[in-house]
Amino acid sequence: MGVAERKERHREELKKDILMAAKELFLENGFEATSIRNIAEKIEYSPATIYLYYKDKNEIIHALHQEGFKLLIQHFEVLGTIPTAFERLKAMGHAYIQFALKHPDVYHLIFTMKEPLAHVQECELDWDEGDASFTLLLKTVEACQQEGYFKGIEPVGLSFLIWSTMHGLCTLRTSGHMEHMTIVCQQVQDLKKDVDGLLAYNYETFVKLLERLKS
Amino acid sequence: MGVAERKERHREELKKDILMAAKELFLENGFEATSIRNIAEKIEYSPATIYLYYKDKNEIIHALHQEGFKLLIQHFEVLGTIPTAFERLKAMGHAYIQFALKHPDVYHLIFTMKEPLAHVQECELDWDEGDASFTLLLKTVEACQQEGYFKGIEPVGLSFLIWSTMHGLCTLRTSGHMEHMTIVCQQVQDLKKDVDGLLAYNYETFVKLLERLKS
DNA sequence: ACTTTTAACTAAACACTGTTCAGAATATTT
DNA sequence: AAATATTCTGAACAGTGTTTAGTTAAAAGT
Repeated sequence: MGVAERKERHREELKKDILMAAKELFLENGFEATSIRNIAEKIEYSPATIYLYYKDKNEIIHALHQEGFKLLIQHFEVLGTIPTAFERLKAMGHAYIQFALKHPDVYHLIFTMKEPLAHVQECELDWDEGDASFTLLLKTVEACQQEGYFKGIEPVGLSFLIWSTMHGLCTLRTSGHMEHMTIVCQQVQDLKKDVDGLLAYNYETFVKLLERLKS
Repeated sequence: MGVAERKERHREELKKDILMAAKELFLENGFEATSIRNIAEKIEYSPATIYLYYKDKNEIIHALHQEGFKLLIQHFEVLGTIPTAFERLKAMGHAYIQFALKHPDVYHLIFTMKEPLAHVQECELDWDEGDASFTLLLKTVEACQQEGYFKGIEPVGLSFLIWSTMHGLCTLRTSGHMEHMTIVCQQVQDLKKDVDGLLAYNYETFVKLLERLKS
């Protein structure tokens, strides 16, 4: 009889509802300000119910973590249309920054928080989305080498380094450290009106640097 | 009479005691796990007393923030002995990484947490230590340009970019994202046994990249 | 010396947090 | 209709940052 299936469907539906409520509250009020009790109130259940569907808060974070990565990969979808590898790499960096600026909390969740990745490791889960993103970068870098860029540089190390630079730019931006620099450095103050202008300027500098590595 | 002075001394002493207790607990158990109640217990006072000396937890964080920066600047003291600018820049990067690895919580406090810097801005305080550190980097980059490196690149943007890369490397390391990569990339797995080996390898790649920018 | 004033300190409470568990409510099976 | 299995919740536990009313101790004034 289909009664077990119906119940199973109901269970999965509620599990998704919890995640959606968590996601909305999370994007609305930020991660720090979202509690289990908030989520429970939103779906009109008791806080204890949530623990029947998710082991603990980390499991909810991990689920959101996966969703966040899918969102990042969505931002990379435009890359398929770009013919030359170096232009693709440039667009990838641009998309990465746009993602970090549009969804700072999601960025924080997937790239700076310890808990979600720790959860992946202790539960021996895999991290396909993360691997896929890095592989995409690596393939692009290798394609750039076919175009004459980054000659003689080991591609994995370079990919990691490019990621580090982009990550550094994005986190210094979202943590407010770049905002401080706009006050300090009067020298470049005219180049950028706002903090995102400074970010764009820094990214341009990075691209120029990479362009020099063509020989 | 010196009674007011004595009381003032006593006040300042207790204020320092609070900070020292906070610092110790903080370095011992990490930032997240240190509460006002913990600090109060350590100095054998009531939690409420702490609020007579510090407005709130953010003010304690800010005080520790300043101490943390002094620690970073200490790590840069060796630079004075190094004659050539590019070697100085390399040593600076090395010192930066060593600092981040030795004191991950302090690093987190001064470079990735929002609260301390937000406190600086809302209280209209200045951030001399931070400025001094960036200026040191900028001067080193400019000195490198005198040695023929980074020709035609605007030094402030480049300094910021170098910082971003170093910051990216350090935060990806401390957040556990680099640890994940050691599993993923079998290609470089033989080059580095542990995660700090990978970090060192990535830093070497960065230095090689910078060396190429001499023309 | 005795009272008044001032400063230092604290117990207790407030409004939260994640999490657990015994028991109530509901739905399914016998 | 009774027994069973599932789903859900109220209440509690141990913790968090912070505030306030009230106590204690020290200094100043008379």
